[in-house]
Amino acid sequence: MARQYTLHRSSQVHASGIDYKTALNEEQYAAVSSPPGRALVIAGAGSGKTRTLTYRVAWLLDHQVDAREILLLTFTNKASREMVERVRELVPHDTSALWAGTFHSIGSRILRRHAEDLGFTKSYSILDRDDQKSILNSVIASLDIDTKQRRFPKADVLASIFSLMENTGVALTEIIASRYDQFYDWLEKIEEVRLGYIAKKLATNSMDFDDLLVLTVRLFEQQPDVLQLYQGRFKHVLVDEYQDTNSVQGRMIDLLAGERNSLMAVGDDAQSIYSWRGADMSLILGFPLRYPGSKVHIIETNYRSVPEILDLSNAAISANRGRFEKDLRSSREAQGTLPALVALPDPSTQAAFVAQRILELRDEGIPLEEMAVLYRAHFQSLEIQMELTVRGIPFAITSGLRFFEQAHIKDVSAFMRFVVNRRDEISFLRMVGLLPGCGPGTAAKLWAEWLKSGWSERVEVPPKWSDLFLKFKIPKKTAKHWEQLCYTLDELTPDGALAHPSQMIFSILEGVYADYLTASFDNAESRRADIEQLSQYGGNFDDVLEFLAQLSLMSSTDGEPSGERAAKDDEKVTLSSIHQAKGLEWKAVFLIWLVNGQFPNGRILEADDADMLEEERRLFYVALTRAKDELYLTYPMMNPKSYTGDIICRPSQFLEDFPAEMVEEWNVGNDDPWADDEPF
DNA sequence: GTAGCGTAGATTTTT
DNA sequence: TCTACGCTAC
Repeated sequence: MARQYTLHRSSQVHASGIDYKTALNEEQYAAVSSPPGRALVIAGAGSGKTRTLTYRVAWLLDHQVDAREILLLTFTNKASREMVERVRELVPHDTSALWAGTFHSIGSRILRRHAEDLGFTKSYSILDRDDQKSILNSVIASLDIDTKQRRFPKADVLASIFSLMENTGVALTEIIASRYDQFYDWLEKIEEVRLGYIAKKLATNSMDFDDLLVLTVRLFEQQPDVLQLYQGRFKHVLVDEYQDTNSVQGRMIDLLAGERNSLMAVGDDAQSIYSWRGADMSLILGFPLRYPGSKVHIIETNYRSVPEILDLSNAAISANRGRFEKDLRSSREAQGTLPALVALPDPSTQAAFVAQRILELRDEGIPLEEMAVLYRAHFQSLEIQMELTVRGIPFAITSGLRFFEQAHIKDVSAFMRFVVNRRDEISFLRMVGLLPGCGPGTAAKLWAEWLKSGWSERVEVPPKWSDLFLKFKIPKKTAKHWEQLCYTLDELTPDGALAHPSQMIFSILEGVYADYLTASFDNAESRRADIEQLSQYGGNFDDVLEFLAQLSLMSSTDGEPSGERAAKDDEKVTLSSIHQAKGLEWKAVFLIWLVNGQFPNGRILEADDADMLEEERRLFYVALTRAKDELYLTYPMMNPKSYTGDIICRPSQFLEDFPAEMVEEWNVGNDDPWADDEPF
């Protein structure tokens, strides 16, 4: 009898040795192996989006694409770091010539090389929100606006308005009319401030975050030869989180892709949650139209969540209208237990429930780092933090406080920024303002004297700072400290050259800043430790420009130096806002404060805007899809400390978007007669 | 002009 | 809870 035998042809062997067909599912493989051209990959939650993108890079390298021809654009620094790391693990190729980073960091890299074409120098400073506010305040002051009679928008609000304008390309009038109606009468003055702000940025050789995108696009549009340079190099452009790109970023991608280059955009329209920052979903929804002949790949197999959780997520998002139809299927077995819906009397009981359940789950074998508590806004985590602290449960929180935005970090970098960019007024004022007896008035006078010296504009290496500065008029009280400052600055530029970043930080700390710390803060010690850590981090850089750019573009949540770093090995529960939880996953997830006015957010309910509510629902969807095995939806029935006076809470309307049978309602009893008492 | 103090006001999400 | 601002005393 003849024996039936099938011969399997060995898959093609690549330099990396990866067998793509085995490593990927069919949907993923189709995207990864797609021929050069335009492709949109719609990758649902938990479907291996990062895997697809990293394997695509590996695939390209395996198919004779030079690493330097690849550009990988991501939304966060963390994402880009992780992807590059994974590619490195995957392939033997040298990937150092590959460009990977956020839109902002890639923009700054390009602008650094061509700054002169736009009226800047390559040592331009990058402004964060705080710096923007200082500039705006000084512009407002110089414009002689009567802010007493009618309320003029605060610098913070103005920054948001201008930013929205830049990122969406919508005219100022329209933005004011639609979102800041109460300032409509100020329109002309606001425009004046805006022009003043732009002028000031140019004068001080500084760019804000938006400029990094806007000016890159302008550079490309005004200088075809520059555009050609980059189009010619980046034959393969890959974009992560495409659903969160805004119109400027979209334009930047279009320009880089040009007529010929390959473009692969990966995203999930259902997870677009950054429209408040200008993200424009129509970019991903309209991709097939904007790139005729493009291929759309849909990846619908979810490897993360059990079917019970995935079904709930699918049901929750289906209330939204503007989206690609897709049907996420779980690859996992049904568990038989449903997500829990837990109503609790008040916020502190909610916290108690979460804490207790965390301990029980740990006893059941789920480690703490596989659990997360998610919420709409950071302040909603307060009771949880207290409760976890009381019970001694360790937790890690990615709070709003960012390492690089803390005052002492910014103080130190002001010194560096000034010696690098001698037109940086903000940094100068900040630096001299640290000296005792030197307030805004004296600082401004010193700046004027500095401008008069002419050295701020001259390109050649300055002589010793001390030679220049010691001639300035200084109040008696400040004289000694001023002298000390001068010698410190001399140390930053030995022989006219820029010192090494960590050396600079050390000089600043020892020269002037240590005294200031002890005099100004009761936690001077820990701040000092932060600065020492910063100095250590500076060791990774030779170039001060590069170091300062990194500082400005990075947030602490990216996992770089943060005070708690040492204790990282400890097992910890994660507390996170939903926005920051995007892309992450845990075995057990608690989603708290599911109350109308909290989530969905009150302002959004007030605005009564269907699109905004849909985005809020996508946020809800993102939260649900973080959970692998266990999901707890909780809400308090009363909120005695409510600012709005709504003491009785209405459960979130999102809970009505799915049938009640998809969750199991838990009735939480109380066996502690003292539980209702206020803590002491 | 500066520094220290008290009060009012506000609390979404981040490169 | 924290921060931004205005007032007052040096």
